[in-house]
Amino acid sequence: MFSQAEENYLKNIYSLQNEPDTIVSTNLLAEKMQAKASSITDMLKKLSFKNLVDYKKYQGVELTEKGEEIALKVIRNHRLWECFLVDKLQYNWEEIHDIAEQLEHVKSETLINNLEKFLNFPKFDPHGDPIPDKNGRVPINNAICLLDLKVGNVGILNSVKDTSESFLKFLNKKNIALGDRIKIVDIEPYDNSVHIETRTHQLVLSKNIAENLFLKHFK
Amino acid sequence: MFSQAEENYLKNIYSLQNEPDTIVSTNLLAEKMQAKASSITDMLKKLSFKNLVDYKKYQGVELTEKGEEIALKVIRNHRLWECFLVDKLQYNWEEIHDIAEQLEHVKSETLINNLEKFLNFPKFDPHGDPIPDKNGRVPINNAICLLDLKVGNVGILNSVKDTSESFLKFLNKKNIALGDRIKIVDIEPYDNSVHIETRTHQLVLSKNIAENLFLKHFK
DNA sequence: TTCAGGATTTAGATAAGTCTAAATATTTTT
DNA sequence: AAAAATATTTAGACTTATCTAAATCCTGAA
Repeated sequence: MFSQAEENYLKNIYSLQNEPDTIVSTNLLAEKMQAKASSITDMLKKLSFKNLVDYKKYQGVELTEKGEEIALKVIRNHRLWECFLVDKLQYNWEEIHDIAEQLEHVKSETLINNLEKFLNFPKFDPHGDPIPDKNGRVPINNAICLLDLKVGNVGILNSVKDTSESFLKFLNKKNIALGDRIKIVDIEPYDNSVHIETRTHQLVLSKNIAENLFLKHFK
Repeated sequence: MFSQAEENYLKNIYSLQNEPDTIVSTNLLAEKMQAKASSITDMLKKLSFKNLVDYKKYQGVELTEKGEEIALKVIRNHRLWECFLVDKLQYNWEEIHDIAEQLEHVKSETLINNLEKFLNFPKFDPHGDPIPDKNGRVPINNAICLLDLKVGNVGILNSVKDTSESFLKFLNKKNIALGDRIKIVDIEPYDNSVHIETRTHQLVLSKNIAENLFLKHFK
């Protein structure tokens, strides 16, 4: 068994190493985990000793097969619990992150599979993120980032990358939700801001916002 | 907020101090918590400093009002999660203790109240134990221990005190479940063993077993 | 009423996970 | 290619919760 701290490191390394063109450096992980670089170094040594990561001093870190397996289990737990909180306990999508961060570490041979069955085997969580199956296979969704679309493209909002309360509250305020039809009206090359149109309104999104939104079925 | 360790101490002190004629001594707690007496002393000092317990060296410990409030919250969490596991995820009553021990420590302002609503405000958990409400009020059930009944008494099995997997598996094997009608056929004064009869069979229970069974509606 | 044995506490150690500050390695700039 | 800036690691400290071993307190039996 692994500690919550270890599981959190693996989860965060997984998330970073799946960003395009990213090598997971000490400082990058430190920023993501809101911890000091020295703490990161210590833990990487420990995870390396346990063969959960490949780590060479000064050269960044990568998950081993075993490490990725564990990371995927934690992510699976997290996302299934998020489904539970929204589908069964009527939470909104911006309220669930912190609770799921705790629930994801509950240890049991059977619990998460029973929960998955109870929820009817959902494939995506309330933020549109794919839920790994019990063998660690991750559904693909082919969603494309708003930033990578062209003027005139139209699609359905499929998922959000940032799942923090503050970002999701911003989307709520702007009346943007998963499933909304979105059209790219204009792109401002100067600052990469994107002018969009939904069924009900138009608005301009900064690059910072746009890079966290992913569309599907665009044309 | 309190650590899991602190919550576990408060929960166990609560449970012991509600046994009749029991003062909660260091060694008693140590045995209950499977820890060394010196560890108990350390933690009692800490809890005392935080005004969660009244503790004077060599004289045992009692919860303060604040300490009891927290203990009851943890117990409420534990028992509601047990209901969830049995009612929604189809677990058996002997499988849920360890999972609930983890879930009971999840911190959230809203989670447990939403769960309680989802479960339709159950008053008792799958072992027949009362679930404190959000204000810490504990339903009473007036069940009486098998050991305190007389030959000829009849009642319905209402709750079990020992909720360990091994004890519950024993009851399963003997075909005894909550709700069963039980009649006291004979009591052996020599060893306090109790001869009982259910609708389907008769058997003899040692004192050790009998003291963990509680009946209701006896006559 | 003393003293032996049991109960409890103290002292000091350990492990996990974090931090600060200092040292060292790497990368970038000139 | 040396100096400056940045990134990373090391060293040492701290906190929480635990332990072992030794010291101390309490109580009941002689």
